[in-house]
Amino acid sequence: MLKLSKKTDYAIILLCHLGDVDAPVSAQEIAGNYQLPQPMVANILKQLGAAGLIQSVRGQNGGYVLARNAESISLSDIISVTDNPFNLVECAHDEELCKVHQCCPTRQPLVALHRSIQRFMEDMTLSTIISESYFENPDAGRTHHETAHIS
Amino acid sequence: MLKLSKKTDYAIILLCHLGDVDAPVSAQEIAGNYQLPQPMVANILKQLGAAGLIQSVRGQNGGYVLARNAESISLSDIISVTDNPFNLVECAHDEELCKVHQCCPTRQPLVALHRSIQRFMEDMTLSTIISESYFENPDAGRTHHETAHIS
DNA sequence: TGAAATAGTACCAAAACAGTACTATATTAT
DNA sequence: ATAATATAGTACTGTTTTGGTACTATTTCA
Repeated sequence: MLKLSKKTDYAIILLCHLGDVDAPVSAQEIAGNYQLPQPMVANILKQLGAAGLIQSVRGQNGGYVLARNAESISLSDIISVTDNPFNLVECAHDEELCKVHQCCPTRQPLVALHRSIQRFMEDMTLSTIISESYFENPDAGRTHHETAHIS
Repeated sequence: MLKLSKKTDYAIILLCHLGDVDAPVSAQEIAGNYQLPQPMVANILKQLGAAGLIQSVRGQNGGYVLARNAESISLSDIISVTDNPFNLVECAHDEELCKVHQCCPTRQPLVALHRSIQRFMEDMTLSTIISESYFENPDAGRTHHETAHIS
């Protein structure tokens, strides 16, 4: 249906929060802060930790911090953890059924769209997301970042 | 999961076929030609017909033809028929939960991505898809169309 | 030693997807 | 006329994905 999963949606929120704080933040704290289901937040943080995007601090007063700086974490990195590997259409790398007849009409244009989205997601870093997130007014927050990769 | 449904995938194939032929083409004919499940093809054609993208010719020797020329049918038109209305994230037009706290970090960047994809799909016409579909070799088929809207 | 936190799974209900089936109606060829 | 072929409309179903929960174990600090 061409939409992001809630997991991805939440993951971005969590990472943005971690990107703003230095001390470890617990799952409970974030869940309460954004009114998200606590067990889900905990699960997503576990996954992000396992993927190496964030580091965990166990024990009391523990929590999570970013494992790298926000500039080096891309939207693509996040999505590849919380969603399945990005494939606009399966046959994009399959080519089985397609080759039966002359040529599958969908391949070329959809692969182009796929690459366009992929590139956008790779160029969109967590730091960009954070810096843009503080402007409620669309005009107030407009920087060179926002339109950098929109054709 | 950020992927297109099979229905959309098939719809593009069907429309490309119709764009290449003048006489009405039946669901059976297309299904056989591309080895797609016949009932599904029939259903999708019905939907495309109801949406006004194609015209139906009933009775023996009947089938479907494009209702407008291929230049005026966009990928966005197709997807809006075969997928739910395109929404990268629900809250893109909701803003309820988001406003509880300062500002939802996801809105700005995801809306930007949304618009980028939307624009690509609006600019990508069926005629472009058809003209690109006949080149198996990525280099051979490269025209100004292919990279027109990739940032 | 107990409270608070992560680690690792395993589980479940609801929704979406992919595909099928059935009845009715229209058109054409014979 | 009527049989064949086609669309029209709609309802149904099994499977997968999604969104969310639960439970046990382990680590750390007060």
